[in-house]
Amino acid sequence: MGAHEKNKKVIFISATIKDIAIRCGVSEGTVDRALNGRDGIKKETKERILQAAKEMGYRPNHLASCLARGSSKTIGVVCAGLDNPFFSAFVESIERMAYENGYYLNLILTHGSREKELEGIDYLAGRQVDGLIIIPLGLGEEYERQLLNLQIPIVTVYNRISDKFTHVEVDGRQIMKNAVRMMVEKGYKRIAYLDSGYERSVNLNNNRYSLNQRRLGYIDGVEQEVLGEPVIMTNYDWEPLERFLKAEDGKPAVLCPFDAVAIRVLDMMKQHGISVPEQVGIMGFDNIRVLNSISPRLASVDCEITGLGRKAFQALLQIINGDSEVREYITEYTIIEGESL
Amino acid sequence: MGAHEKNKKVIFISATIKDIAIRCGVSEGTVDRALNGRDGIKKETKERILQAAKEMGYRPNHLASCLARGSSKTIGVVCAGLDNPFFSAFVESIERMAYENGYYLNLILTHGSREKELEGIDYLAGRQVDGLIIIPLGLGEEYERQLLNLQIPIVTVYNRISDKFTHVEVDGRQIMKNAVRMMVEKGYKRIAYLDSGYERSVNLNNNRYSLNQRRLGYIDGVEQEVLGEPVIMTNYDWEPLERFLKAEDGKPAVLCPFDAVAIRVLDMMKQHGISVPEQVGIMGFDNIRVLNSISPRLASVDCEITGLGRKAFQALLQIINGDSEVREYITEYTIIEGESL
DNA sequence: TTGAAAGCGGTACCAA
DNA sequence: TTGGTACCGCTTTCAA
Repeated sequence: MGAHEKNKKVIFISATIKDIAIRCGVSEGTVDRALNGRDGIKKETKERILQAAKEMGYRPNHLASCLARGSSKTIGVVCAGLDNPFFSAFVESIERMAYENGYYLNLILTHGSREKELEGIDYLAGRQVDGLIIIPLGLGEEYERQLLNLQIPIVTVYNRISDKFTHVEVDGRQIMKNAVRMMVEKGYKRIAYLDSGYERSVNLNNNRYSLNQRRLGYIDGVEQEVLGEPVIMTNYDWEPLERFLKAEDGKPAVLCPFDAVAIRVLDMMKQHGISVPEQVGIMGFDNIRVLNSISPRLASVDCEITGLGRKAFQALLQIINGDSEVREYITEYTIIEGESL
Repeated sequence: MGAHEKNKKVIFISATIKDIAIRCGVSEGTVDRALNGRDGIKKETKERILQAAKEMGYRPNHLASCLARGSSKTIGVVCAGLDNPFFSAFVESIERMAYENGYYLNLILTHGSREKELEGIDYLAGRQVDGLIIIPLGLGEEYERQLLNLQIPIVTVYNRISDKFTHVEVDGRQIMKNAVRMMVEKGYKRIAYLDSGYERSVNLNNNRYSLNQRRLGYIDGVEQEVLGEPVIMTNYDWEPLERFLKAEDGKPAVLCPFDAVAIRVLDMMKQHGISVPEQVGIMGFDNIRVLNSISPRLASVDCEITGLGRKAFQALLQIINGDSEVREYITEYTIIEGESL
């Protein structure tokens, strides 16, 4: 223990196992046995060492122990950002699971950039994380190969890459189809879909499996309910939306791939003096918490993000513990009818 | 490179510097020079090594390099949770700064538990993080000593611990005082303060420096504007709130220590058919993004969370780079008048 | 320009 | 029950 000279700056370093060993007149191995509760050590020796460790303010160096053991008890989480409450709830639930299981989190935010995603993943692999939970932006064979090369347990969430990776999602396609049916049952005759974010995703050539599934579900629903041609908008322009509303051939509604879009649509309606749900129905997806504070209460789909995060972590843990089977999990959901339909 | 036997499980391990050295018939030191752009190496040798590294799929082991260098290029971030959009925006801005400066993030969520906070900090110290950014729950001499013992650069945010730590905050006291003045100028005669979360914080004996400052600012303001006794409520009971509203001796308003409270109050008003701002004014704090989607647009205080995160990171970097001066930073803010006053 | 070797702090195995 | 020691993969210094 003590002050080491380094670059002319004095840096204090915590006591090491060797320091303790010297002070107690035992070997490093013995100190290790005491500190880490391994057996084959006399009670008194152990107590003496523990006491010394405490006095010297010993703090284990995880880097060193990880290096020696080849496992870091850390998992890497990669997602786009935390601004979307869905992501933050997701990360939070994983953090909680990890903590409960003695793991820690290394978080990488990609801000929608595939390049940063790969860099981040590479970095995490280099940090010897025991596993990776990714909401992937990337896709394609090259990307798949890169991930596979890592030789690290990986669980993908939401955006599926291929059947080579254990995957967790909600069945967006089925859900959207059901949503359309429900809306029709509630009397809506025309349903538009506002697929905001889709174009950007296409431009960046990002993985949009999940977006696609939801969109396909909408199309499935429209077909099944014989509503005519799907009406898909991709931005917040008021004109086309207004045209759609004014068409006067049956009660209209707008279905959205996630809540942020629905909130924005609701706001547009308010600004143009269109009342919800009297003049138009709106439905979102994810049931983010803030919906509880907005009137009218938006219809949405509760995917139990916490459960989804838990599932993802459990699946990862299973792989880490040696299960080499690739599995796909579909998590539960509940449709929230709210007051906007 | 290759497969090592370990616990009867075959684990593939990426090529190491030694593997490359052997394959190229050079020493490990030379490989290091090539890989890390150090000088004193012939161009051809370098190219040959780089080529081999690529072919062998070399991926540096950060743990090992951190251990050897004694620095991890990682900073630890400790905060309560991500459910509050304020926190998630804060973490996100730090992540961004970190990334731009070649650092990575180790995130610990405390979920309001002081115990978990200490555990987390200890863990991060053990991971040899280069520095810590904390929104502390802890307080007191014992806690201060524990942090100091870490001998790690630390920046506290929002909740101040003592003058021993570099600290970043917005001046909640001054801001709240100004807010009260502004409200009075807008014609409000009676202003209540809904200090939700305060009692819980007292019970857990958590650091509530920031909450206190805001509350004190409110009291300062009430005194300065001669509004009589401060009216402080600590939960969402409707009765006392209703009594306050009905007192009929001047236009009432409710000031809240953060937006989540203001949103909730707005919702209560809506449910009881009280119109905002006609019958009561409401003001929050933090200007979280979702306010843009809620009507009426709540008055709030924009603390530029991003700037706050940036400042915190810069301050930390300065300490990491050897500045031993303790500094305190007050960041900018803007009062958003919104439509709720 | 390169090689050799001694660390970094812990872990794990074998011998005593 | 203990000690001794060879790693883990990378960095750094000193010599050649």
